[in-house]
Amino acid sequence: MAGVKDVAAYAGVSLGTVSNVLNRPERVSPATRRKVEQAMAELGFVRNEAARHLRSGRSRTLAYVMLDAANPFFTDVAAGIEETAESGHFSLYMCNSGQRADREAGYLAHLVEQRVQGILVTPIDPEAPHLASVARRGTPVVIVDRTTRDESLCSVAVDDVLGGSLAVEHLLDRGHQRIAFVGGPESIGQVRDRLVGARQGLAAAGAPDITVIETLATTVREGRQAGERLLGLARAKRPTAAFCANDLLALGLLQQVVASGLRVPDDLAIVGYDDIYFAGAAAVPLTSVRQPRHELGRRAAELVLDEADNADHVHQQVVLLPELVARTSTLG
Amino acid sequence: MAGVKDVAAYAGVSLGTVSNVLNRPERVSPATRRKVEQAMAELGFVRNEAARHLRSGRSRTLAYVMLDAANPFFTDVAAGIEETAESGHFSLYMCNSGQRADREAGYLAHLVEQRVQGILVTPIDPEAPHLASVARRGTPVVIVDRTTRDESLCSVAVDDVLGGSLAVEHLLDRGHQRIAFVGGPESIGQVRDRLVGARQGLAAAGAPDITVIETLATTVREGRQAGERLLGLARAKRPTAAFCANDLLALGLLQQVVASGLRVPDDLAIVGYDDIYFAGAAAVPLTSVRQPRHELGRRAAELVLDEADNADHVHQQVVLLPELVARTSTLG
DNA sequence: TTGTATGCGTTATCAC
DNA sequence: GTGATAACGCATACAA
Repeated sequence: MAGVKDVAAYAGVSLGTVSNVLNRPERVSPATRRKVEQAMAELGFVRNEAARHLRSGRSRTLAYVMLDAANPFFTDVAAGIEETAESGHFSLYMCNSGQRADREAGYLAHLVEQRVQGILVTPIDPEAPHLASVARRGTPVVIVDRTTRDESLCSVAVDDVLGGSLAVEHLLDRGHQRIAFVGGPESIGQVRDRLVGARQGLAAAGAPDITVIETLATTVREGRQAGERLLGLARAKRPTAAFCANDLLALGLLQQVVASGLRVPDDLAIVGYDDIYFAGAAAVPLTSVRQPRHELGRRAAELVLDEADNADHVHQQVVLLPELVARTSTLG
Repeated sequence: MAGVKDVAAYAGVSLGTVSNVLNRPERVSPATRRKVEQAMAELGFVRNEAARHLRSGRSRTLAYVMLDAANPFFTDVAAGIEETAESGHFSLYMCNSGQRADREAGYLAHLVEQRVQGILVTPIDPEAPHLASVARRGTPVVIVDRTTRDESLCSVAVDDVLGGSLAVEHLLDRGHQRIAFVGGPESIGQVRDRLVGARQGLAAAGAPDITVIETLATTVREGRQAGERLLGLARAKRPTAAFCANDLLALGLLQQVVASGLRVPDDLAIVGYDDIYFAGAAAVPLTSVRQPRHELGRRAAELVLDEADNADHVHQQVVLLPELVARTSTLG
């Protein structure tokens, strides 16, 4: 593969001139420049980023290590990151940990070795020490969609407690009093926060406490099973509305309810969380709590870039606000 | 940031020894090895991949330039690629062109400069000359989920004509005779092929021709609009079943049908295409033509790796077979 | 405006 | 088993 040296020889100029054409074209006469460009084209010259980067010390790429590429929520966050990256002339590499700690660690290590400008990550465990240790070794790290107690790291997240209250307040407004919460396990901080918010909303309105249908994961399958349990309750005590910890659960619940011949929202109103694309695309469009996904990504990318080239960067824990999107599943 | 040199100084050994600890640990005595490893830990030493790669000429990463990261179909393909990559100890970088030609070109250029081992790409235009030109410049390229006439490139795709026949045969088996095809624009090769297959299936069975409801894109929104048009037809001539060019269209159609108070499959049976996760998760689980997504990714990754390190690699155009997954939307 | 020389951090080859 | 040294491809400071 042709290098600058080959190009120089082919064009009959010196190596330095070729480099100038590449990096400071204004300093070279139009004639030689054309000659060199011609040579590059004919030889199929491609800059060697490794060498260039070794020399200059820094790369023009950011990376996002996502928790689950199959979850549309994260791809939307990635799109937000990409917007910021692109406007700063950075490329974005996405890596998928797929919820596996070993993969997350592997990618992190690889990216640090690559000396990327910054790493955005939605970690499996936001308190895991290896995150801060990456940052300490010199690669800026920003936690996305999770909070961390570690103040040596920036993070951008959304207020889940508020989101929980919004969901419940909406249901109360629609006249529901017996409300179920579908979600779990409680070891997931976000699930916990959404439930806490829901309870706060109920308490503030003096309504009865929520019925918790705990799930083992936040998946469609678990949503279906929660639906079976919910519909198995005696009619008189069965909740008239369900608030699900995310949209996958809500879609599963919806499926189960429809399969049972009941109607949404007449027999059961449903509120989801995340407002993924498929929430609005469901047969009964789902009311959902929307997180500002693009902004989540954009802010995180801005923080990581700031940390990378602003000497007096201060770490921040940004918290964004969710918003309720009302659709047929609660409005009828 | 500490380099091998610093580690050597700190450990009181020479630079070559540090390198040996890193690359051929068996050649160094346990005692010095521990000393060196200790030094590395204390200094927070991280290999510089750029230098390493410059020296060795090759990197351990693959990249997948995807057409649309928000479409779950492609993230599933990516997961298949990742399986193969991982088992070969490669890292996978995913880039999202988001259907934009400039972004695709930008990522391709960046990746070639990075000298990645191979590039997998689902291109906007599989005949675009820049794809082959990347390959000619020395980075193996494999086209994923598209075919190309260019025989200097490998590709892995799925037989869409067969998929179209499968869908229609299933509907004929269920007793449908008046069938609609929802999809478009016909400029998309895959849409065209699926329609061709559908027509072949009908012709083979001596059934009447298909009613084409052409859409401007393969999105949920367009599916809804197609639904309006379909339901606007006089009852007597209205098709009793619809075959959609992809699942997004099918989900939109389903939404419209349900919103109109009609029932699936009683009033209208629906078959989608791709079998994305949300097809099975829909309120009325969708029958769909499944493409072997993981295998698509795996085979493509295998091809790109073979091209990268097998001197007598021969380019291949692999075509995989789709399969029909029957669910409630046609079975009732 | 163009050419020359040096170094980026690592690996590999060869003496020791 | 260990240490010195050249080379990878490029960018830059400086000399011409």
